[in-house]
Amino acid sequence: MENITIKVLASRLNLSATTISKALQDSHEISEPTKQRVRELAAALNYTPNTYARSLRTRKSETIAVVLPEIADHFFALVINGIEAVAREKGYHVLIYLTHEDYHREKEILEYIKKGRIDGLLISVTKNSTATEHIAVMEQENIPVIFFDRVMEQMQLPKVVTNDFESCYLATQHLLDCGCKKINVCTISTNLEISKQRILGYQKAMSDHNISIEKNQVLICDDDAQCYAKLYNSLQATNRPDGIIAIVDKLTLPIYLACEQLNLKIPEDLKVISFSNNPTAGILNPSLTTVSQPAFLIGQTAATLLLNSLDPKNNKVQQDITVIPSELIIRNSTGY
Amino acid sequence: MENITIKVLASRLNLSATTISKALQDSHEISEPTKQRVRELAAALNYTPNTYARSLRTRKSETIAVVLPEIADHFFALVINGIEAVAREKGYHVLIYLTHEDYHREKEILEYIKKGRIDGLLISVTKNSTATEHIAVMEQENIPVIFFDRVMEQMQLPKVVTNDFESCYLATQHLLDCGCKKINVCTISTNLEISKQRILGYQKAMSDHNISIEKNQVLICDDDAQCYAKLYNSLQATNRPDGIIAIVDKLTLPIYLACEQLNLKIPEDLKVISFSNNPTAGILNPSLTTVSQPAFLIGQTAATLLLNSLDPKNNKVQQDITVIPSELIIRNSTGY
DNA sequence: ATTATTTACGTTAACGATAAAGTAAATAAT
DNA sequence: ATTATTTACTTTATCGTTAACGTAAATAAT
Repeated sequence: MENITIKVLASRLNLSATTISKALQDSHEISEPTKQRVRELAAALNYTPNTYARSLRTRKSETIAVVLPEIADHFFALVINGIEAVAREKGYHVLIYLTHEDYHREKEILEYIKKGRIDGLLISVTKNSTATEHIAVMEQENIPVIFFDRVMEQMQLPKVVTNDFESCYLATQHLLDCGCKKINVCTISTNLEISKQRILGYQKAMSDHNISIEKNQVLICDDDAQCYAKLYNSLQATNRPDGIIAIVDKLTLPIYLACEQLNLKIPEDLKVISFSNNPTAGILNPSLTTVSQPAFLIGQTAATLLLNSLDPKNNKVQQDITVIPSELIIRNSTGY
Repeated sequence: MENITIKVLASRLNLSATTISKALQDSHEISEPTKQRVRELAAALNYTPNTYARSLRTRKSETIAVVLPEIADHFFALVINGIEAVAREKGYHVLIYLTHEDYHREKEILEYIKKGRIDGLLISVTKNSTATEHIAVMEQENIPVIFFDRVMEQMQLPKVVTNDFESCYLATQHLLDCGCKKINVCTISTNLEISKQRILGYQKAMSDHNISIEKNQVLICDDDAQCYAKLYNSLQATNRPDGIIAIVDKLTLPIYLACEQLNLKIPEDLKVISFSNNPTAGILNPSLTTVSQPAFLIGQTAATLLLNSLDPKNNKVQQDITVIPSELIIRNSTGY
């Protein structure tokens, strides 16, 4: 079957290729009757422009990339939903790359996509990302970058985040209100800005209540394999906490499992709050009090910012931070 | 900053563009010393080939598309994980498109990507997809298509699925073994092949035990808004079931919520099994017996089949069905 | 010693589109 | 009536790469 290109349309209509191109772009340079004829033939022959030829010429690909640690996590899945919704509406395509928390992989991916393939990048870095050069490279290639959730605060780029400090402050406050005397916090990293902010919020709430914190009350589960054991140990100790905050969703499961194993009752023996967007939070045993992050909105916002910055009409690059607040949803894991 | 193209390398090294191209592709036509020089300069100038120029010429994009109903669903998220893993390993890029169960959108998406943009397509159709033309179009454009999970059985294309019939047979069997007398099944569609197969498995198990099924024992929750109400009604009826099978994960939540509302105890009053990959199944109240689908493996397998079919070395197009079995994981929602 | 083959490149054209610049005819301005 | 402008196109060049074909020199074959 013959490949339908702009040239085929041109020769069939006795017009030049350029005229076809302009007609299909509804250029004012082309008369209405001609546009009609072109559109009709294009439809009849089921013509679709060749993406690559167009992108080569225009240096635009109408494609953005999303680089993020994980997709099998409700938070990130919802973010992608938000991104995809905006992208589709504006006619953009979305490439997905997963880092699986591997900084080296993140670097590789950016190297891999920097040239020509994408018009813009949305990224949530790995918990091990400290260097910034691999992201700076994107700027050199004139590819706008926007951070979401896991940002690199030292980079002067737009960021879309939730109110990490404040929401963890409120979570801690809630545990204290529920009568907790000793609250631990459990994180996957001390490097990530979101972790730092959430831990700071926790610390501030504690100090505002004149409660001192020991070092080991911030439990660092940066190694998946040892995470359960660490939690188990901290919960079986004689000086175990009576409240715990998991600053990411994936820590919920080991906490619940450890409690079951240790015969600790939630919320009687231990009150639990997780940063989580998992819809099953409400039917856990017991139902889980969560800090619910505006994941969809974060995705939508980040994508909108990016696509706006790609639109030549509004080229004002905003380097500011957009903060979208999280919501504390109180359920049974922190009392009744 | 000057754009580093193959021509720049050529002029700096006093070679032709073609030689550079061949050298970078490690062609046997180029001498080793020349290759060295080319590679060194390319590295020094941080040269990356322009994707679009290359794709235009070679008619390959090293990009595949994944079209699926939803991403905020652990099953699909894991499938994507599997796909992405294989794609990265083989140097392919992955575009994601979400249909949100909208057939019209699915059609639009395929129209949108059919020309040149992708080398192959992995698709899991919406619950409303019955027409096949939009997928047949892909074949006309010589884009290989592979179905995963939600297949169109009437199309002669490779499919990767789990053992839907059998696993639902076994789930039903398990409920019967646990003493259930009246088992309902709850589905999101009667159109989807996976639904049909699962329901058939259920029906076969029932008839093998000489238990007749009334029509309303197959509950069709094809409308999200009415799903909860439908489930609630069926569970409050005097002739309510004592066992229920949810053939997709998203039905778990309304079932649990309805039981809570109606004060029905799981598993005493109602035994529940869901097709689910949600890791929280183990910490639900009570923990949920699941048919756990090999989601990651399905993704991996589908991607591997697709990428193999794109490799000119093995152009044998396999049109067969690959079946990867699910696993019944017994937990507390079906007894102890 | 002559011809055939291989090696290591180069030249030209093309992938399919669009940008930039050009042009003939029609219309408007003076 | 002459010049300026607008309309509706066309011509040419180019995006960056690679396929197809060409070729001079070196090597091998006869």
